[in-house]
Amino acid sequence: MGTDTRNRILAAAARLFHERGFEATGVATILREVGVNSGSLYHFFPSKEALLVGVLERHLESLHSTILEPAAGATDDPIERVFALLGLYRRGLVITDFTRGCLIGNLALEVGDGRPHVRALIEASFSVWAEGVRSWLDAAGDRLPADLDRGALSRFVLTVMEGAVMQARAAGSLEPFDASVAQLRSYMELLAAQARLGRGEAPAMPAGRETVEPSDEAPPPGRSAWRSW
Amino acid sequence: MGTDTRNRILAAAARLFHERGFEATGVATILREVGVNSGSLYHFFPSKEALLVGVLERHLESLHSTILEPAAGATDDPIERVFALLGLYRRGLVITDFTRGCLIGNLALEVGDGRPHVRALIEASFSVWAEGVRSWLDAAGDRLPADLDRGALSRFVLTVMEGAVMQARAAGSLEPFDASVAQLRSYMELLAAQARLGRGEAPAMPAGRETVEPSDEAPPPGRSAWRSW
DNA sequence: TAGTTACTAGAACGATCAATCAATATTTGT
DNA sequence: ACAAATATTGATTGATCGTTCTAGTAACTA
Repeated sequence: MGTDTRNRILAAAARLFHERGFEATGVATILREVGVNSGSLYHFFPSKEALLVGVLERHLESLHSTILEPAAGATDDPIERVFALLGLYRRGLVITDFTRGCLIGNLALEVGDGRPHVRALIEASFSVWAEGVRSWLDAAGDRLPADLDRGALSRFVLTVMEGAVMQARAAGSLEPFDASVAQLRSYMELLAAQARLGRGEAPAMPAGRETVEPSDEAPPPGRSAWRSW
Repeated sequence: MGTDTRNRILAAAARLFHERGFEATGVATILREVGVNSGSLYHFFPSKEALLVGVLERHLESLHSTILEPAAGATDDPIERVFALLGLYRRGLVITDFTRGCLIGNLALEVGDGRPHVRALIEASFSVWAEGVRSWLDAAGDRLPADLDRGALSRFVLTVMEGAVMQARAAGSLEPFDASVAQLRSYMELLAAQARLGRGEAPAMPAGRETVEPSDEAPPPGRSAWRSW
């Protein structure tokens, strides 16, 4: 069935683009991986760039089901969902031995200007991702300061994730990732303390940053295979 | 003189790798740009990858003089030096019309495993960069909490810079960059407030995050041309 | 001045690149 | 069962890839 071939091409292309990058992945490699000939690929996609667009559209469509919903399913606490989301990327780094990171982040830095259609899809993925985080921040209600710009903070979470993944890959270690996430947690705890102060509650600041080490290995439930983000 | 040719090759390669990426830059393009033949290039560099190593070594050597010292020269306030540093990258985004971002960040995501020599140089650049920030944080003395992990915070500043540059490039806009930097400023102000509290001073929390807009255009002095970071 | 080294010119190499196309097979609709 | 649409094959295209090689020039050493 044609649709099946198309999907297999998209899946292989997504994995290879993720792992090696767009330029470094040859069409021949994709064809070999899928076990199909060039005519088939060019029947569905008029060019390699169109294939990239297909990969990004597919990623955008599945962002909720493969990333945001799993993170939301990990806990009911809206703020902890943010860190569950970061935990997904952390696990991805471990499972892939730091070879992939974030597909969208990789492509964002690889495809510069030119290819405006591609860049628009990358930005769209970023927006959907951040909007998901924003919905959790909104759900946190008065646990965060009333005057906090929740949109900006959700974008900041994305900023931290991408920067942390980048450093972890460069170092081949979780240490920079965990350190960055710990800083983000510290920030959000300070915001929560500020919110309590604003509500006239106990003025206690959170205790010192005791660097909560994430439970290494044996990640929570849902040990699903590493997917495409 | 041979050294001059070598330098011109390195300069052109650095700019092209920065702008288009390593894989997307052909050796022929570099040769055309420098106005030299392949024999010259391969006289100095045994391979394209060795040329990349040369670019990274050169970048690492000049990190202090081209980035850290200019940021330190912008202000005497150690904490403001952090934001002056971020301002340099902000200006770079504008000057290059979002076509480059951070060379090291770009390469960090492009060259995965394999090429361990390259990855080590990337990590070295990250370390030097963060160490520079850490020296400023140390100089801030008791304006930051005594128990703060200044090494982790300096890494966090790098995390925020890289993530913010990535989003700005994807969006083709300074907005995500400015928003992320504003969040970082908010975090550091909360840390400063916590430090004051720890010293038994006025318990006042910083005012609401009024989103200080950075002075657009007309950047401070030293309008040096956009270099290689 | 002869010899050696450092550097550059430029053609050429095989490999791989993305992409094309006519021919063939398969599925679908009637 | 037949025709039309869809899907796939696989050889082939010209361009470009990184790299090699020989020849030759320039600069320093003895």
